[in-house]
Amino acid sequence: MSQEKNRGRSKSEEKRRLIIDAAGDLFMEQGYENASMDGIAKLAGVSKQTLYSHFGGKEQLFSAAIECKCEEYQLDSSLSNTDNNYRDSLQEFCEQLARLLVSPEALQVFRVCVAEADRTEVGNLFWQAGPERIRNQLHVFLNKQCQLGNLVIPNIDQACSQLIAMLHGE
Amino acid sequence: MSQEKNRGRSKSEEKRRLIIDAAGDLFMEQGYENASMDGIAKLAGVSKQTLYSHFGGKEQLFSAAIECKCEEYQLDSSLSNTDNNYRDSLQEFCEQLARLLVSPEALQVFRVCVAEADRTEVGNLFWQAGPERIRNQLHVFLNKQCQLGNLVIPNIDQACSQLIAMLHGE
DNA sequence: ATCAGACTGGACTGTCTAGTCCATTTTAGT
DNA sequence: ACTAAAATGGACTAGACAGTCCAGTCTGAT
Repeated sequence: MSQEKNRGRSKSEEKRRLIIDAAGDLFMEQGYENASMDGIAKLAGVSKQTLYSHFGGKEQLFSAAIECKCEEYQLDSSLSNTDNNYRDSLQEFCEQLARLLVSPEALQVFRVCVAEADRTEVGNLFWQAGPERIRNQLHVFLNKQCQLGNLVIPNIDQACSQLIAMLHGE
Repeated sequence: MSQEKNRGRSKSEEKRRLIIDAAGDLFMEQGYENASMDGIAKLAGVSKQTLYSHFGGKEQLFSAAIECKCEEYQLDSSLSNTDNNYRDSLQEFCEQLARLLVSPEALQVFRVCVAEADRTEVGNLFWQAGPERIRNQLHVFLNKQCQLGNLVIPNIDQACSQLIAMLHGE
């Protein structure tokens, strides 16, 4: 049937991007229910058929769009940078995260995901691709600093929670 | 036409409650879009007509249901109690709020409201009837304690934010 | 030139739902 | 008992939307 995903620069890859982008925009703007497949197809400048042949249906398209958004908003990991002073790394991490947490776009992704959280698997998908991954970065970093003797933290999990909560609050 | 809203204990009042309760349950369980007026009418044990004569339409019913939920979850204000030691009052407030913040029902209200936040006025409605009111209680309390000399807080707004953020985090 | 797979566009089906209409029944105040 | 408001229930309209189907076009590889 379908060969293993078009070699190099086939037409498909182009359309796929167009569709995901359009879907991302519309889903974020109108939510899952209110965004129609016709609307997405139109915005992407693509026929409805193409939508359905690239992604199987609305839910799958939605998942793909969310996954993509989460990657977009990933922090470039200042925490894995070992050159800097650990304080600098940590501060940069905090600043990046704080910026992310108040950015209207990221907030919108959050909203839409929360809305669909218990009707589909999107809740888990989003959580793992987004917040969970960031929290892990922080956890690994703090752990390393403790082993290096730079920090003394009795309960690292708790420390992660507290730091992130503080950034939320601000 | 309609006299000024049934005096005392008319049938209407009963139905109104049935409807609001059913609407609350269904909206919270399925979200705004997925809950149908037919479904609500059925669950309330009431005809669809009655729905439409009590509330004008779906949006208005939704607003009414949200407002009602917010009242349900209001903290009984331990902060206005001046008998206790202020530390006790504050601690009780924190415990109540922490309990509220992790209760599945309240979380559900939050979800559904966030989902609809920028399609309707429900966002504001919820915010004012819920989080904003609680925050105000805290603000007033801290202010009073400062004037009494029990506490010294340079920036009360910030203190409110931090305390609430901490409770969220936990 | 031929052929296959990607794409198009538009028609079509089936389903769901908000909201309306209306004839009939129930309820409550006088 | 009489009356008017409140409620019922079921049929109906009108629009939206997911998903399918299909006839035909475009494009690139052989």
